[in-house]
Amino acid sequence: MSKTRGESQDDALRTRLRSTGLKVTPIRMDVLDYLLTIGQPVSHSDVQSAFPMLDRVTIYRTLASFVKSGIAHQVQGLDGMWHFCAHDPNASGCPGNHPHFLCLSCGKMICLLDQRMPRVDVTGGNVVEGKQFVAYGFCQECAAKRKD
Amino acid sequence: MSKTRGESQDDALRTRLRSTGLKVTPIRMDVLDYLLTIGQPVSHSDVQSAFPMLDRVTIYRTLASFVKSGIAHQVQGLDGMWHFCAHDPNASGCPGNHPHFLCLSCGKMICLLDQRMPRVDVTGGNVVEGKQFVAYGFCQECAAKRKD
DNA sequence: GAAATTGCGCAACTTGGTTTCAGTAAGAGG
DNA sequence: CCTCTTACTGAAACCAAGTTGCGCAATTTC
Repeated sequence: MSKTRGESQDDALRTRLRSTGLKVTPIRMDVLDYLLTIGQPVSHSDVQSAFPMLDRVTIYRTLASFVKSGIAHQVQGLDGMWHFCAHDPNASGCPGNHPHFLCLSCGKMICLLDQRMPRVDVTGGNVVEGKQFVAYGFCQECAAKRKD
Repeated sequence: MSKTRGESQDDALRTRLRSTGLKVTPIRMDVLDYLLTIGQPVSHSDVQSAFPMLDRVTIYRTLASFVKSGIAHQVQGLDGMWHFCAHDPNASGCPGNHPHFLCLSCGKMICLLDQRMPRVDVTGGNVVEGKQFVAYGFCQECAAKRKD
């Protein structure tokens, strides 16, 4: 597919996929490369825009396989859509356990890696498995545009 | 429609609706009564189940009118669906600015009214308009069922 | 009680996401 | 290098959440 990557980058991607038990395919290479390059949670439609030739279902399945194998995590925005983020295995807080910021205007999501997930006291026998914290508003670019 | 409410309750609902500028209709009375009775965020489909004779679109619009007029607030669950909660105008934290708990098994949502919304530092010129905090897991009933 | 306004039901449409199934490519073993 | 098993991929159909447009009916206001 895309020939814009170098040999060493290809090797890194290949190794990363293989280490999780996933088969190495050109599509997975490309999508993983895309996720890592963006570095922020992207929606399915973002991926679709980046790879218009790919089937919708294939993208869904590719992203799902990443999440299942632990290569990526998913967060949901206020728009109701899942956003996927691949993370360097050595990165600090990126198994997904951190707050996110969502731009209401352009839909861009940003991982707030430096922020701790706040704790919460849930009473009455309810068991907490995890939590999701999304701050929303306007990103730098969109905030600037709205001032005009 | 339903004749299960008393006259005084009807009056309270009527006053509440009229005070926000909304027209008083039987449907709005019923749905508002339902929301207030449940007291926790419910999804559109919950309302639909409670009032099967109502048109889907009417329910969407009714709920939207409540949110717009401030009678209710909406939160999104991890299931991607909006949950609506009407609140007593005198209640403490219920304009929606509090964390929520979502049961992954039965989909029930619970307002954590006693918890403060955690603050978050968003850097880089991004403007925060609001935030949403959802803890998820299993509610008391579902947690008990899973132990079996 | 009539006019202007708003709410309601219906149908059609959009979009995110899933399922099924047949064909094809990846990787293990010879 | 070949082939066999396994899995990935693409196409079509499907489902559910949510929205839009329009004619009709109900509520308010005068």
